[in-house]
Order: sequence, then C-alpha cells, then structure tokens
Amino acid sequence: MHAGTPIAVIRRSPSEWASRRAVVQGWVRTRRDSKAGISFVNLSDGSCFDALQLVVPNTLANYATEVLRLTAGCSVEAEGTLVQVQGKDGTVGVEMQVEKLQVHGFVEDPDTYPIQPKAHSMEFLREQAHLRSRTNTFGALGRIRHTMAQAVHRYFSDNGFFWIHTPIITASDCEGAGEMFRVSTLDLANLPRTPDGKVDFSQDFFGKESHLTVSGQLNVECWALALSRVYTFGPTFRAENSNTSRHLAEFWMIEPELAFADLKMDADCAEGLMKAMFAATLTERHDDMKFFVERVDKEAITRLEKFCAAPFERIDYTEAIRLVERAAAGGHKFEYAPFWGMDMQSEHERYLTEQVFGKPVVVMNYPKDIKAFYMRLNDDGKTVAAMDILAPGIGEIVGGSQREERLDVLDARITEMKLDPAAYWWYRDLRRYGSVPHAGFGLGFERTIAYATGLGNVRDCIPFPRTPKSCAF
RNA sequence: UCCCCUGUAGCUCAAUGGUAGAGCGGGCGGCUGUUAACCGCCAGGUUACUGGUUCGAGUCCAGUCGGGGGAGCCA
Repeated sequence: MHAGTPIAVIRRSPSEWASRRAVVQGWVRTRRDSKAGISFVNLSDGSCFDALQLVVPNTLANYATEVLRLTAGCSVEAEGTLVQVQGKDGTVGVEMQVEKLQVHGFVEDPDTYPIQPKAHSMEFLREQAHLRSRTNTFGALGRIRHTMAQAVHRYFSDNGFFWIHTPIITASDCEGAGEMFRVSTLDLANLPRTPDGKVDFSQDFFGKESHLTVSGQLNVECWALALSRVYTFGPTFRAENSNTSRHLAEFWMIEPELAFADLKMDADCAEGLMKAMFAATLTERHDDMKFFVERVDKEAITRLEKFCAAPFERIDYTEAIRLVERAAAGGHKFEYAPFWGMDMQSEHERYLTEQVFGKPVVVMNYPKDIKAFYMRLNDDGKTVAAMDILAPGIGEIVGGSQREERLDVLDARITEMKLDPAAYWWYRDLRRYGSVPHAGFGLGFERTIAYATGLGNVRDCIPFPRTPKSCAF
C-alpha cells in the first residue's frame, strides 16, 4: 500500500503539482472511453468537492481486462504524472496521466448499484444511507458538518470555554426536556417485580431507572460554577413521536453555560457562535457551498453572508406578541389568534422572522407559565429571563435562559410546578454553595446545518438519521 | 399522535376503467481529449401488500405497510 495524496491537496495548488508524480486513491464517479486509445476516469476521494480526472491509456496491461470494466463506485488506486490543464472557462485545472492503475474493488452488479451519476431523490438516498456518502450532496454535507463542528470548538476555545463531556446515560429524573429512551439490562420477557407488582429497578444495571440524556444542561451547570465558561457538544436523545423535517430522535446539541452572565450575554454568545460557524463554512468550504447554491438552494451563500453581516434583531416576547396581534388586526390570517401568555405557534414565529424582520430574531423574556422551572424569574414576577432565537425557514434554532440562582425562588418554582425538590438535591446544592448568576442555551446542530446548506430536512443533515419507526443502518 | 399527499423497471416519472411506456442508468456495437457526451441495438415489471366492485383494475373502494409534507412537542 502506498500513502496516497488527497485530491484536495493536489487541487489546492495545481501549478505546484504540475509534472509531479503522485498516487491517488478513491472511488470512480464516471468513465468515458475514447477510441483515440484512452479512457477518462473521474475519481473522487471525498477530500474535497471536486474529483480528479484520470487519463488512462490503453497501453496499460490491465486496460482491456479491468479499466474498461470500471463503473461508478469502483475503488481504485492510480499512479502517474499530474499535468496542468486549461478548463473551457479559462480556469487552471489538473489531471493525471496514469501509468499504473490498480483496482481494489469492482462493483459487483453495476446495474443495481444505487448511486448513479444522476439526480436522486433525497427520500431514496435516505434508504441508501450506507452509500449516500458517495454522492456530491452528502460528501459536501459531511465536510460542512465537520467544518461547523470544528468551528464550534474553535469559537469556544478562543473565548475561554472548556468542553465538558456530560454523560449520555443519566439516572437523573429531573431533566424534563421531553420523553426519554430507557436504558436497561433487565430481561424484558421476565421482568423482576416488587411485592406490589411494579418493575423492580433495584435489580437493573444502575440499581435505579436510567435513560439516555435529553440535555446536558444540568450537568454542565455544575462545571460552569467552577470553570466559569463551559459547553457540551454531543448526541442527545428524545423519544418524542415527532414526525417532522425538524426533529430527530438522536441529534447533536451544543450547550454552553456561562457563569457571571445574564440573558444579554447569553444572546451575545449565541450570536457570536452561529456567526463563527457560518463564517468558517463560507471560507473553508466554499466549494461545497457553491454546490448547494447550484443544486439545492440558490440563496445558501447569500443567506449566510447576510446572517454574518448584520446584528440579530432582539425583541421582548411582549413586543413580539404585539407585532403579531397588530398583523392579525391588520388582516393577516393566523390559524391561532395571538394573545399575551400563549406559547407562540410556528406560524407566529415564522411571521416574525420571515415577514417582519427577514433575519434571525432573538425573542426574550417569556411568560413564566410556559417556560421551565430553572429559568430566572424577572422582577415583574410574570416573566422569566428566557430567550429563543428564531431563524427564517426553520423556526426555533436556539433555546436558552438565564438560570435561577436564588435558592428560595428556585424552590418556589419547583413547588409551583409540582416537581419533587428532593430529586433536584444536587442541582439545588449549586445554589447553596457559592451561587452566581449564570446563563446558557442549546443550539441544535442539525438545524443549524439545515439552515446553512438549504437542505430542507434535518434527516439529511446527519449521517444516519434516527426517527420514529426508523433505525436502519 | 392528528390532517393532507403518495407508492408503476436499478433511479426519475408517464399511462381517459380496455395490449405496461419513456428518459437516465446497465450490457453490446459505433463515434469521440471525453467531461450531464452523442448515435444504434438489447435486457429489464407479481404496478407495495390483502381483499372488494367490474365483462375487464396500475387506475375505483376498504384495510394493512412504507415514504413525504404540514401541525403539536421541541433543538
């Protein structure tokens, strides 16, 4: 085996590689034969959007036996000399005059190889998730996803945040962010029972009920009250029966937590983070973004440029409701009439972010009755320091809040919402020992990618999507 | 979970209740520094499944399963 040169490295500086020898390894996209005695093989190794054209002469020993049998998907290794070529549009390109070509693996039955050089529907590709990585779309998606993840870590690290690895499995029954997946080693066909007939979880692996996490927030708060600025970034699980283009049962979430911070600093952080992610995408993955503009969403690049250029709109919930009410009074048709105190419907959120402002909107200070117990009560006694960021096209992309740091107020809220204070003993301890104002938020990674690429469905923004009734691959 | 749409060749889609079709992809041949190549020929089907209406069902009806869109829940 040779160590091949990534095609990305070659394409980055064609003039530097011209007339040099190299070995490239990858998968065939297309093959065209010329009776002038050569075949053209387009080879992709996924290192960048563009493939490399191999020019294969019929003088190779395996030309008739192997080269002429190459079809889309075959894996090959080619050795030869790189030459600079002039593209029809005047751009400088590079191709390889092949001197040796080794086939690692043929495609068993080219007739049924699912990834053909043509447009496939996203639904079909979802059913071919093990091979869709070889398409232009998912290659670009995979590279952009990587770049955005790197940008997340870079942004936080540059701003003094530490990455905290919060647990995937939790026996805490106080996360309260949604339906949870159970984690158990009990024999489902033969469950141990307590004398009163209930399942005896004391015999389970952890000696109590345990689940997959729905949020790392409570855990990461513990570390914020020690390392000051922290974040989690990892998989999160919701067993909700949600069948939409914006929901996954397993998704990745970014949850920073800032000590000595209020809601405004929280929103600043969210805005800075998203802009850093998109700026990195625009500069580092221009080739892939160009493809999304051509084939998926014409606005993909200009949308991100606009996103990065202007400050987010920031309004209070009360003002947001006023705007929606005024629109309704002015004849705008909503299915649900807006009123102060309601949890805004998608249609209201869409109206604000798409019609009124045409850019991301931070909505702050929601009525306390529609928000979680841990959100900090404002001085008006009616609202909490919560914020949602709404983006055109996908709706809610961030949910965050300043946390209630006063033990007496927190306890009152826990009681008010009929929760069990004892279950929150360690969370309450944070307020008993050196409590400080702090704030944080959750950013849905796949939703952010959907926004950036224009892909309309988060199921196409993760390599292997998990949704209700669907856990293939 | 609710509402709506949908299921035909490997893929994308046609077919008024009356013989199952095309383009792409694949195979063979021709042409060509080709690049969404082009030209000719060939192969490819239990029309998702089960039942019903009808002389006759891909088409109409009922049920089941799958897929999609919207809503709710949220990120």
